[in-house]
Parts: sequence; structure tokens; C-alpha cells
Amino acid sequence: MIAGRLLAWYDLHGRKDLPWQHPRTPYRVWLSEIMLQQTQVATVIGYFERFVAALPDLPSLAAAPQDDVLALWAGLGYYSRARNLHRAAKLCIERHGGELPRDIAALSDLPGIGRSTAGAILAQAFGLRHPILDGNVKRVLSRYHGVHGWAGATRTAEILWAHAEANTPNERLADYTQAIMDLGATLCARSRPRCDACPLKEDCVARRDGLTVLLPTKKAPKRVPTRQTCLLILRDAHGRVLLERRPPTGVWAQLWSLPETDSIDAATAAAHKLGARADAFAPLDPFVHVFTHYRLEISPYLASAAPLPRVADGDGVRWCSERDIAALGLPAPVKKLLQTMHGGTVQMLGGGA
DNA sequence: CATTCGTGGCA
DNA sequence: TTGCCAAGAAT
Repeated sequence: MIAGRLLAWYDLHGRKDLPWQHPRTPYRVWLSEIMLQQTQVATVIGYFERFVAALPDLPSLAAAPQDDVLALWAGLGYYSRARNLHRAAKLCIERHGGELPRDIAALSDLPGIGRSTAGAILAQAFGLRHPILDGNVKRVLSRYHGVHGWAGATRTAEILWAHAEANTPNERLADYTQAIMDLGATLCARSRPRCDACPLKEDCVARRDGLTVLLPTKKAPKRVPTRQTCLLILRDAHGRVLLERRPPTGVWAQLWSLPETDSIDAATAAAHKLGARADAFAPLDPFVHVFTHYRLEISPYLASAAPLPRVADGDGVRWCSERDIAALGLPAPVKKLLQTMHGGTVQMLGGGA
């Protein structure tokens, strides 16, 4: 059971001078919880003090013009929080006699109050036994219990909520709730946690297994598709290279680039269509170019080529010297490929180090 | 389940 | 400098 150790630690090191703790009225706790959503304590304090100075209780908030509420919120961001807060205050006047309800369902039904915020209000304002699961608690619990998986996934969230529920004590709910958040905000920080000073270090799974840097699990980046293509370097007797203007749409639109084919089998025909005779394509080292939305595996092929007698007249196709190429706007990976080749360091597949 | 919503701090 | 992300909830 971690509650005892957390409370003992909180008594010595916890934050007990936050403005919403004195006095700790339901209205002030609620307001602070909304302001603290996705926002750090240091940022909130000034806004909180100005807000409660202007609107000290729930009825005054409910009666205030929306412009006044938004003005007090200006700069804090996530302005739907302010609109929801205002709406919820009016709903409390209508439904709950001008007070916040002590019932988890009724509380969660108010706009802007989800499961975690409702739990925080009930525990801190009323001393009721309800767990919370904010970012700090997710970090503490995923490390302490060794829970893998992104917290946004349904299954992981279920596990973390179950731990949060099981760890919640029957007494000192306000202090316990503040304690586990304080631990997450100070010692059990995202980077460089201070495990040596942690009251839970003796049986923390992440610390035992050296997993503090891996937990909590980050959201897996979206898998970007991989595409493959062949770029043809057709070089004539003068060292010139055949370039082709790319189509008006798609990647590298309208830039000059190397001729492109889906597979090397189509290379000879593609070259002929562009007005060049070439065969014996030699593979160079493939490389990867990463776009925001996909990664492109590029397989370059080199061949000696000659312009056909009926060579294309330059519209969309041209033979370029090294100097010509330098003056054109080539895609970065194509430019690099040609520079590498001209530099003489090009590696043939299977022949290099 | 992914996206959107604001701003400031920090690596 | 850029990217990540911090006391989430609504859609």
C-alpha cells in the first residue's frame, strides 16, 4: 500500500501553500482543477488569484457576463474550458441549488468535468473517496506498477484506473490526492526523476528494472507507409545526365529530377521513351528519403546512354552537365545522389565496404 | 480511437 | 531553433 508512504512524504515535502488550498472551498478547488488541465501550476497561480478576486464564488460566476469570464481567462488558453466553466456554474444554479453536486455522476455531467477532474473535486473539496488519473498520476502509477502501453489506449487506461482505485486510501483523501500529484510533479518527473528521494523507491517496478526512461509509454508514432522507386542516372559520353521535369502534381511537382520507374525491368523502355538508348543498368546503393507522410526507398541505377536521333526537344527532358545541374532546383535527395556520383565516391552494390 | 484546443517551458 | 509536452475533455 502506497498511501501511507505518500502521506508521510507529503507531510514533509508536499505543497500546502497553493492558493486554492486556502480556503479549500469546492468552488475554488473546481476552478483550480479546470485551470490546471494541461497547464502547469506556475502558470495557473496568477490567473487563479485574479479570477477569484473578481468572481469569488459560484453564484457570482454564474451571474457574470461571458465576456467578463473570458477576459479573466485570456492568456490561459483552451478557452472552451472557460465557456464550459461558465455554463456549468449556471447549471449548478438551475440543478443543484447553487452548489457543486457531491455525486460523481452529476458532477461528471457538468461540461468540462471528466472522470479525473470529478474525482479530484470530490476528494479535495469534500474528502470523498474517489481516485484521479491525471498526467502526474499516470506517470507515478505506470512506473510504480510497471504498466506498459500508451495511457491513451483503452486497455492501458483501464489498468491504470484500477491501480488508482486500489491505491486510494479511506482517509485524508484531499491530502492523498495532492500527495500523488505532487510526487508526479516534483520527484517522479518525466525526465530525470529523483528516485533517490522517492518514498516509493523500494518497490517501484520501473526503478527495479531500470525502466524509468521507458515509462510511461509514449504514444506510438503513426506508421507511415513505405514506397519504393527507381531513379535512373543516364549518362552520355560527355558526362551529361538526362533529367526529366516532374508532373505538375504530387511530390516534387514540376521540379527537374532523374527519370523514375517503378522497377528496373522497365528502365530500358523508359529511357527509350525519353529519347535515350541505354541498357546494362548497374545498381548503386539504395537509400531512404523521409517525407512527412511516407518514406521513400530509392534505388538508383547507373547506365551509359546516348541520345537517340529523334531526341526530345527539351520540353520536359534535357541533358545536363554538372554545372547545369547545380543551377537547377533539384529535390534534395536527387541533388545529393548526383553530387555523390560526381564526387567519385559512388558505391556499386556489393562492391563497396 | 484520433483530432482539436493555447500557451509557456525546456531539452 | 524546433519539437515535445504539461493537473483533460469534447467531438
